[in-house]
Amino acid sequence: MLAESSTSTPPFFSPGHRIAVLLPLPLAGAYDYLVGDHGVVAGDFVAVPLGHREVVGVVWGAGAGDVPAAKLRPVVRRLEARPLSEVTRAFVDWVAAYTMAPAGAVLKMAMSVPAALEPAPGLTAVRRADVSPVLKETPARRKVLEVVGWLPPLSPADLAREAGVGAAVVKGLMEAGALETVELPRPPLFQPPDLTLPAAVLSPDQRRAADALVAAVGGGFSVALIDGVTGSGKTEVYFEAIAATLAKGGQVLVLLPEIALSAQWLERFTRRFGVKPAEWHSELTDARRRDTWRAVAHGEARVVVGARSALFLPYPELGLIVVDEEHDGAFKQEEGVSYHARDMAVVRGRLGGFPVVLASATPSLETMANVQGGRYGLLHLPDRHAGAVMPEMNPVDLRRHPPPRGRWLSPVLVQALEETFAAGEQAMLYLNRRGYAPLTLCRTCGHRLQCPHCTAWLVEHRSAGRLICHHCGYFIRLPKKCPQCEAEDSFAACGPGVERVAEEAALLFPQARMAVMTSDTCAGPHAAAEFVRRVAAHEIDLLVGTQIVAKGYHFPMLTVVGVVDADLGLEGGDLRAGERTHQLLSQVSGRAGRAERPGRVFLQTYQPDHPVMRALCSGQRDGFIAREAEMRRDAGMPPYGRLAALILSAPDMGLLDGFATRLSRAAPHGGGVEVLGPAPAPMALLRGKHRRRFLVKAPRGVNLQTTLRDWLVRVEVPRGVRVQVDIDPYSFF
DNA sequence: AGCACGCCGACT
DNA sequence: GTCGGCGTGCTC
Repeated sequence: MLAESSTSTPPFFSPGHRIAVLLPLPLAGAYDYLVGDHGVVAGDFVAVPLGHREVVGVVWGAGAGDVPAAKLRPVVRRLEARPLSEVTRAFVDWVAAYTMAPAGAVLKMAMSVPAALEPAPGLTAVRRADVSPVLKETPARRKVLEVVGWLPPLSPADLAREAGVGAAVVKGLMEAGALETVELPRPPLFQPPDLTLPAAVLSPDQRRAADALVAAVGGGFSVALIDGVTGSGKTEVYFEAIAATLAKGGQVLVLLPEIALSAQWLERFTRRFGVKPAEWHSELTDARRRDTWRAVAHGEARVVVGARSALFLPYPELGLIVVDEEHDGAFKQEEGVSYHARDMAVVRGRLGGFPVVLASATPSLETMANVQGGRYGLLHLPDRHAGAVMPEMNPVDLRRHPPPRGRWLSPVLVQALEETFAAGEQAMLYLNRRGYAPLTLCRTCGHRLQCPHCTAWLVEHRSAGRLICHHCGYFIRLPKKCPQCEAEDSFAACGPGVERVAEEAALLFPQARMAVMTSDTCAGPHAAAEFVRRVAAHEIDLLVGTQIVAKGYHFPMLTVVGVVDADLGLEGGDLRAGERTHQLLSQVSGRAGRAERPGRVFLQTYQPDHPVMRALCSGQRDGFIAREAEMRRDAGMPPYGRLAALILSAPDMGLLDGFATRLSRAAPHGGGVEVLGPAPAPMALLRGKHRRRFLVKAPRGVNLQTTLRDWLVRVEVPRGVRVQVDIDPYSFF
């Protein structure tokens, strides 16, 4: 029924045969081994000897045979874990080929919890022993033995609680042999979603979109974009596709850009399906991670909501992937294996033969190009649901309405905030800059405090009493004397961060209850959930925050959003600067006035005529996207051309530049391929390593991977230099 | 990724 | 004379 629940039996390899085993290590390929005494199938997890240690890998297929037979060593054992499905294996191979990462490095992401491969130990419970030994009777012991007679086997702790005695009594009885232990199967961690609960009442537009998605479920691979403004009810629409997939026996994966901030999403899911989904993100404890991995592998977890790494869980029956906020840059992994989770979700859907749903209020140009090319379907949700109106957008020209010296809030915005608080409503100030001030310099000599390991200023975090490098985490206390001219107390903080904006707001509105929400003050889902609760309960009047506050929260009493620096992020000539700023600012604007109360948004800018500001203030999103798309097309840039970055890094700058020059001489040309560089990479010095970057631009028809591989084999990489390939790079800083 | 093997400084 | 620093190279 669902394509990924493949019924074909995987290839079997009998004892003595040569097989390829892929190890979760960055080796060039799979290694050959001999099957041991018991035979294995493709996908089996096996422990194999590697040098002096033992490593668990996955049977990838028949051995390649290019290694002398004398070198082959036998598989040590086959693990009990569910074999990795053929689709998952094909996915690992595909991602490796596309990202140019070793397949083992990709497999490692799919084997992120080694402990999950061992069978889950049962629960230890106790019951009355068949033969009761002679033992000293005490009232507590009598009580336990009485209770244990009419209860099912319980854990020792539960039995002690039921009997109202201490744990030592039960322990004593176990040692005396009056109680015996039994292994009970572990109760399931996740309950099946309740499909009998009523769906939300949908508007005609939502109904049409939901019907289209439901019709696609079970019908093989397809991709659909739900394009709808904040509050148009995208979630309710894809919930119906989830329900339909679950009804057909498929598992569902929902990817969110920031799972740590998903408290409200989880609440909505639980209301619709009666149970919590399995969560997958970096905050999970080891035990939770292990149990969740097993539950996914056994098909017990029917719905997983997670960050991009959830894409590599071992689903046996995946039947739908939803990528919410598909435009979000957080889906792009830049470290290690660099991949875009949205694009790889589409690949997994194609390999598994099931639908993929993308959702956004500000779709990426990539996705729009796919819609226009007819590759992705489009489901448009034009209106804010339940009659709420779009917020009123006000550009605030900082040249005409500047804040007082040393302040950052324009009188126009201050007045709006005053009105908001007077009306008993809530406001939000958005500035995508953590800390107090992004730059600290000496007033006497002009020296700027910089990170010794990175090309970056140290950012003052006044609340923490530190200057911190946002790239490597290096920090110092604010020095008394300037390290260059030794002048005392001569430092000046330049520019605002959220802490400084909060300080100004506290001065202007001493009566307002305020909270600062950034990744510093809000680490993990619990802290985020607590912020959300306090704002929703109106314990907060003014929320000051970074990008973190832009995500899909819904606060009915929040009616004013002030963007402190709308121009931030437009500088620097980044390919996606305009697109990204437009997405972020429209997302943060969507926080204003979602219930019956109309919202107002104030964009403080020095460039009110910039296309991004015009698009935001006039609501002409599609015109803006079309214009950006045209510029990209003219420049041969993604999504109309292909782009890859080659990052070279080394502690030794001379060695690095020598290698970069040699690479440059061997650079490919012709066929429309263009190589730019080498240039100092956006972070020319990062964590003590110098970095250089090449950009490779090619027309869509060119195989970038082949081009890059042919180039790289022509130049020997010196020891100590690292070469990283980033296909479809995102961040240029 | 680990882990051993290698070849040069401060200890019993 | 040895213990041990981490550079470099291999693992089917």
